[in-house]
Amino acid sequence: MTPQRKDAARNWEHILTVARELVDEGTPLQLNDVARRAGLGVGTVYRHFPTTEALLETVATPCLEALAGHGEQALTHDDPWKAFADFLTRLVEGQVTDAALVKVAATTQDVLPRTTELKAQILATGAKLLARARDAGTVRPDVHDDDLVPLMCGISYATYVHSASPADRLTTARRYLATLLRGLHA
Amino acid sequence: MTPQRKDAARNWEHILTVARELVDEGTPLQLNDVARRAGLGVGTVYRHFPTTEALLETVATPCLEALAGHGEQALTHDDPWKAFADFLTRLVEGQVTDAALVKVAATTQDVLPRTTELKAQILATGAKLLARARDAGTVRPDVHDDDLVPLMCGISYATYVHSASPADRLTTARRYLATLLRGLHA
DNA sequence: CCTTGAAACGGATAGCTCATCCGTATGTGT
DNA sequence: ACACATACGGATGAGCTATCCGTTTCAAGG
Repeated sequence: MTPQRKDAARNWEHILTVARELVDEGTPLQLNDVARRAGLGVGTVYRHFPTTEALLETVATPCLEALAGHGEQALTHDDPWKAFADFLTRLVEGQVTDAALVKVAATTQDVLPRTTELKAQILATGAKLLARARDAGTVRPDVHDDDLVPLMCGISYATYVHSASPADRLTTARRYLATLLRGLHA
Repeated sequence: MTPQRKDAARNWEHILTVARELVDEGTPLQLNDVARRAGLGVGTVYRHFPTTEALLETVATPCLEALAGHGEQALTHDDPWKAFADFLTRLVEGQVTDAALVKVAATTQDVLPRTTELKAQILATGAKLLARARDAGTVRPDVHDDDLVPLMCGISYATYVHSASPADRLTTARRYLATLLRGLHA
């Protein structure tokens, strides 16, 4: 994954850092922009990350991994409903905290295999948690696996429409999710 | 609104028709593109509609007017909860049916005064319906006026993430809205 | 019907962003 | 120290947006 030569590795990290900064400050990710900010040539950036999406996905990867981890952990909880609800909470909290995640989540076609893998894993975990909660009779039976991602994206989107500052976003997102969960509960 | 000279009026209509087609087929609205499709010079299109947003808002206006009308009508219904729920249903159905509406709805800053006015009117009606339903004890007290637009946008967004074809979208949107309404109901 | 000025038209083109390509520089193994 | 591979930089072309102005069309008054 990380390139061989030392300067290349250094630049790779540097590009990623700058990209993270840009994403965090809400600036739309543009590779020429990244290059300028990093004090590197455009070519260098494009060699490391052929497209904006590739860079974005790489930026989002650690966060996706964390979410996948939380999912695994949630599966070990006793209360099926709590496990399910907690997992969804983690997902929306991630999305409203990290702008990279939103964009990656809404995309169907991924550029990096790693992203595809992680998203599939998270989805699978969500499906398991949902099935468990449904079998326990705590979730309405008409909720399907395919609904989880859209609903999470919907909550995040609603949150972004509602509030500008990240602090407000967390509060709002939790409120909206609470409403949704009431609607999902049997 | 419509220009004086006959050729200008004809072109104005024609541009709007082409724009409507482009929006309906999901193509991103680009003024040069509109010009080519309409068999007009770029300048002509830009004179009638200085920006993409202006054209988009003009395309969306009839639909916004219809929604505003439905809102007025809903206010006359007896059952406060039904009136509220029906209005929200109209809103999401509009958004998932008409791509122009989604874009216009999510934008905070409008280009045309007419759009600003209509959106304000729709929001005001929504607020009244919400207040009425809340006073009747049918809506949870922690739902605020500011939440209506974000929630509607969220539902639409979730719907677009979930399903590609317009037919599927209507079904999905209704399902998601039903879930949300259960969550909002006291 | 003809004239005339205003209104509208068309499209060449300037400005901008994105992405590539290749000559130059730098790191690494012998 | 040499040579080769690897990586770097930025000039540059492709594509898109939006403007500007010379030309054309309309319609009101003679």
